[in-house]
Amino acid sequence: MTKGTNEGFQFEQLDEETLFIVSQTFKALGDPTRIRILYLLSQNEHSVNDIAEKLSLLQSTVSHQLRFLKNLRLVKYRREGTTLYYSPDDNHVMDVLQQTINHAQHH
Amino acid sequence: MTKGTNEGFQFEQLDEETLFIVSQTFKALGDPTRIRILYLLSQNEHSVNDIAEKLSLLQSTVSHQLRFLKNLRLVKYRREGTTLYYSPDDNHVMDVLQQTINHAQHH
DNA sequence: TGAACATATATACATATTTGAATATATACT
DNA sequence: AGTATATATTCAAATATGTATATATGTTCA
Repeated sequence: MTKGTNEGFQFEQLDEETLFIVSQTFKALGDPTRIRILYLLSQNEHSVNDIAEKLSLLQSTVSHQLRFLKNLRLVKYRREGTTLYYSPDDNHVMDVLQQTINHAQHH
Repeated sequence: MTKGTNEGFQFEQLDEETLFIVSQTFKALGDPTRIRILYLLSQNEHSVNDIAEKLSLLQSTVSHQLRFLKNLRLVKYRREGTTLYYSPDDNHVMDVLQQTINHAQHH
């Protein structure tokens, strides 16, 4: 609560940190390229080049977006030689994505 | 399917329309101002001026964002004289928002 | 060590988004 | 009609975002 005195019912306000996390999370899901990447990863782990090939994107673009997703801990990777295999790292967000895809598809 | 011949397992691709709807939906939730508005509306219907006051926003800003949300059918309104009372109009999206807020708050 | 490969980063640029100020529209009331 | 109130719209400015090109970093293996 930011105000010292309240009269009657007081609406709950979202604190700054929650607001930031939530908006960042949705921002991550608010771009078609990142959705395609996450959706692909939801089916199987993929290397950066694999993603670029399958989705017809530049390697640079994929790497860029993966960094974005990695910063939010939405994806993780394991290394095998020079290759990085990316996979989802946040079940809740993947659930939300899948739910919303289903919702959109069933009109 | 973009390629003519496939070997082995084929990943499902998201069709353009689904991709558009899903990304638009998340884009709507990807802005702190719109989250605050939706969160306020989730607790009770509010007029434009009420929203502006409670969230310390300009009337113009609120109206802009409400139009955005209205276009996506995330909010609706009822009129009472010259006053428009806005409220949520998409249970699924409100669920997703609430879920993600909870998730963010519980660390 | 150096070549080959996979990934990451930097820069630049175009586009999209958000906000704010001013103005317009709509409704109610006298 | 005119006035007051609530909301919407228009337009400009600042900011954020996404992508392409080029370059750099890092890893493996001969």
